[in-house]
Amino acid sequence: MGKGKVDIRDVAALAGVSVGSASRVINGVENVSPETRDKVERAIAILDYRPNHTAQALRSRSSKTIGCLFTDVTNPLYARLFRSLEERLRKDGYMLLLANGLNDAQRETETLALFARRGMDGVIAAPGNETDAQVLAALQALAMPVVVLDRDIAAPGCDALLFDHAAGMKAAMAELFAQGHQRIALALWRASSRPVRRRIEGYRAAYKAAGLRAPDMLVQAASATASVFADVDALLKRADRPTAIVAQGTYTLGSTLRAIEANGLRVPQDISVVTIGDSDFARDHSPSISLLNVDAQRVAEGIAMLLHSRMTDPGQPGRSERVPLQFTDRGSIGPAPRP
Amino acid sequence: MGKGKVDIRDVAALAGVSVGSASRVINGVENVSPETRDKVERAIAILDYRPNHTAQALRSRSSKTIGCLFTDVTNPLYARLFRSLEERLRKDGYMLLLANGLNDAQRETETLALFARRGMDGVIAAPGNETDAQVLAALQALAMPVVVLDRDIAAPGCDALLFDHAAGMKAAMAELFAQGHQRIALALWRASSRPVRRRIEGYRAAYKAAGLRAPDMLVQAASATASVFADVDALLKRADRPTAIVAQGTYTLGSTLRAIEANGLRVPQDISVVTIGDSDFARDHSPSISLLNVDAQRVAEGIAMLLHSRMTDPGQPGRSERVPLQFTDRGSIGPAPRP
DNA sequence: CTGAAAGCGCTAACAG
DNA sequence: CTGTTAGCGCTTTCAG
Repeated sequence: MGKGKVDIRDVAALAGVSVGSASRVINGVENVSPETRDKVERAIAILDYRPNHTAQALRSRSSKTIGCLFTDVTNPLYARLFRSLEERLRKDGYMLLLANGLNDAQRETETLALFARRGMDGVIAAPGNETDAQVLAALQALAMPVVVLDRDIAAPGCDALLFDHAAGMKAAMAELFAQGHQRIALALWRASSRPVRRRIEGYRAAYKAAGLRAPDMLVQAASATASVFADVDALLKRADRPTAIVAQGTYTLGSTLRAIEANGLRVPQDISVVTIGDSDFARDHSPSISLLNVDAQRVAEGIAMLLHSRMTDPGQPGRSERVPLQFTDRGSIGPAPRP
Repeated sequence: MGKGKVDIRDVAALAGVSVGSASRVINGVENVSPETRDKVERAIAILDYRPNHTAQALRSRSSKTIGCLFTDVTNPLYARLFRSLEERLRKDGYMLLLANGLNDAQRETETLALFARRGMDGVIAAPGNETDAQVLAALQALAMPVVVLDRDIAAPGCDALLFDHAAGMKAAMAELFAQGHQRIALALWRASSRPVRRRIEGYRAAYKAAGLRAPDMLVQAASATASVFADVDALLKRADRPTAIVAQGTYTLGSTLRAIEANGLRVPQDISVVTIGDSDFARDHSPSISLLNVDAQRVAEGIAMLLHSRMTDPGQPGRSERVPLQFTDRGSIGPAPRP
């Protein structure tokens, strides 16, 4: 038979009950007699009835949909997060609307407004720009629960899930210090985004905590996809070249490794390497590159918790949840070479 | 003022017109006098009115939403496609619901049913399994336009957008033949998915078309993320080792390059390399690896076209659109070495 | 060109 | 526990 032609009234009629009772059964409400439930369920089965989600959403004021605004799904981190989020939220009956912000404030503002118009039950946002007034205003204007993802945005009533970059960085540095490394380079890109800022902070804090002076070995690529080959190459040609290097992101890591190779150095005998972020390329490398990254499932769990908590108590003050960065040793680090 | 509190009746009241007229203005219907339009627009601006999308969807039977069922967004190809699709469909006012199939037939079936219940205006599906009866049935059962993405699924009334793997493969092979290569290896993974099948077909067809016998140089990894190091290594140690190799996917390419390196061979002097798929790692490699891949924008354009075409004429027979694989020479191929 | 009225399909009061 | 009824906010006939 045709699609969507059968509605709740047909079900009620066939079951010989009122639409109200049919609705109760469909929604698993408590106060329904077993017989009624049975009759309705039978009718549903016979008619192959599927509730119209749009009508449910309009009437119940709940779309069972979460809007995700990520900078770019093409970034493996967001792709992994999305997958975990979908997995987690699907359990609660939610589906996800996904939109890329692409570092375009206007686009992000529009997207947030659309989420509002579409009555999302919640919004998860990682805008590219943390300070754009329009974006901040759009975020504030949202009436539904909002979780800001790893951005330093203090919007009253907004919850945030933050990655603990600094602590992760310090942990990785501690590993390297323990192996006798003192000249550790850090390669990432030039941006004022929270991840970059926090990692540099952690890097410096680690030196300070170790009672050492941070060397002048910070390399910042022009963009996330730019090469740091030249800068790292120059670093490696110095007399006091680094004995270890921490590289954030696939491109940075790739060009770092090429520079190492070009200088005839071996990993980890001559230089230790740690990467931050996604593991695809890093894991497949030889040797496999030790890694600092975030557990997507844990992030999803944290977001689900924040969302749920605010749904049940909308008035509570903004919370922020922290997820650690995990260090995985995979054989690309070794003792610092003797001078 | 509060969110969503102002509705179309408030607008109509303030504008001094009927709800019907307000609606006409909102929807840009033709037959509206300039004055009415003006009054309504003014009222909208004053009240900061935003139409409730859910109510619009229920009444107009159009959700302005497209459901995407991809195998896994973590796959860079799908991530890129999603981005292009969002970009393209956003122009027409659509937002995208994204779900990962994860090669789980039941999950895919459920997702398609949910798309139906939620009244998607269209569905774009790339199921992991092309032959699962449940999935096929769920696909057929959809009342809205469906575009199957690069899968050999012949569902009556379903349109398909297919990548022309075989032709692309032949083009790449032609490049290699032209440089004198005769022993060309192909490394990919073991799967019966359309992409893998078609590429092997193209590989064999290219040899046939060149009047050559295909050598026994087909390497199939256990999975897309498994290493082909051992197999390629063995191949390279043969007296009649390949002078060129085509590798599909980042992992396959990575382990192929390592095997080449381990055998002391240089690219492209000793061996030429072509990769298929995403370019992230390949582009950053030294030398940059020549590539065979699909233009995501073109794919998005094709899908939008198929969707639009079927929306305007639902009765038309199933169509399939082909998108070529483009070959990009980037310096990892050279003349076949003299024996 | 505009207003009035009738729902889209469903849930949530509210009586009973 | 169940039936009845009133809408959710909007679009779309249908008259005028």
